[in-house]
Amino acid sequence: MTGTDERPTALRPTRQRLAITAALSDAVDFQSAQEIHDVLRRGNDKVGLATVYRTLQAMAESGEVDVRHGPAGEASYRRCSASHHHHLVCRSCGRTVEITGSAVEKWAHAVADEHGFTDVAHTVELIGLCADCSAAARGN
Amino acid sequence: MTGTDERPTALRPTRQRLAITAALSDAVDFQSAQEIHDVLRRGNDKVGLATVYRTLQAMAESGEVDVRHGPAGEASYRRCSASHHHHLVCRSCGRTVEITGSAVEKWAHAVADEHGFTDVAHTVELIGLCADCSAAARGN
DNA sequence: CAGCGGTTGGGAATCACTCTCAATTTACCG
DNA sequence: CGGTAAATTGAGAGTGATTCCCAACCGCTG
Repeated sequence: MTGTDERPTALRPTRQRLAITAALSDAVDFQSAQEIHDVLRRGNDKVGLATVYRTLQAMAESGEVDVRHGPAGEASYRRCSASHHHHLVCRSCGRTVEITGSAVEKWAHAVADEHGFTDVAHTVELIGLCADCSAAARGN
Repeated sequence: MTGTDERPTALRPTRQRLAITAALSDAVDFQSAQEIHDVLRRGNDKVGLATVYRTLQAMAESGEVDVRHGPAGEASYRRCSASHHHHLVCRSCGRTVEITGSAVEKWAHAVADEHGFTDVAHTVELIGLCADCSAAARGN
């Protein structure tokens, strides 16, 4: 209790932590925590499942990764720019496009303001059929 | 296979089904499947948990109810107007406001179009602190 | 009324995730 | 450079939600 340091965020760059970050950088698509754990297991770095979850959660909170919740309740993570953005996902092939839209941001703020809400965050997800899949579906 | 009726939706209005609908109509807020099951149990209608899940899922697909996924992966259901809309939720007290915004709808369509996507649906959720909770938090 | 099929329900099974706690690792001090 | 305290790890049990299985059931139709 010497009070030399009272920083609440004391995350250490351990080997496990780095391995998870690497695994995330490797993949382009969303991966579930379990998948990441699996990949890590196959590699040289043995990381506990609990650690994967912990790390992923921390990264999600600090905005380093995106989180998406599937219908079954399983969370998928994906490394992305720290800047705020949304996704356009193809419901057939899973292709994902990162999009930004200041229009929505403004709208969200306006609506929140109108109802007296403060400190508002928002989630937007667009789901449809990409050009290729649309064509395939039509031909079918 | 007499071809007298080929409607794919052959849902029978059974007592269980009606009970679930009633329970949904009763509540104003989101309820988890388990909560609904619990309420039904307390009442006169004994309904199996599996049935509740099945029915809720069917209703969600037909758009009769809204589904929301909590961080723990538990789905919450709420009866709502069939018309498309979104929610503004207080992260502290859970208060929910139903909102509509043609601005977002247009934006979503524009963005989807721009990327060649078709048949696009979208999900928008605003999470913040309602007026009351904001005040409380400030005073704290 | 009889028969057919959609429907039900209890409980086991599955799945994703969290918790606990001792052992290990890391950062930092002298 | 070695020591110490605190952060971190990991294995497995525990939790909670949801699905599966399958035989009994019930509403609808003839």
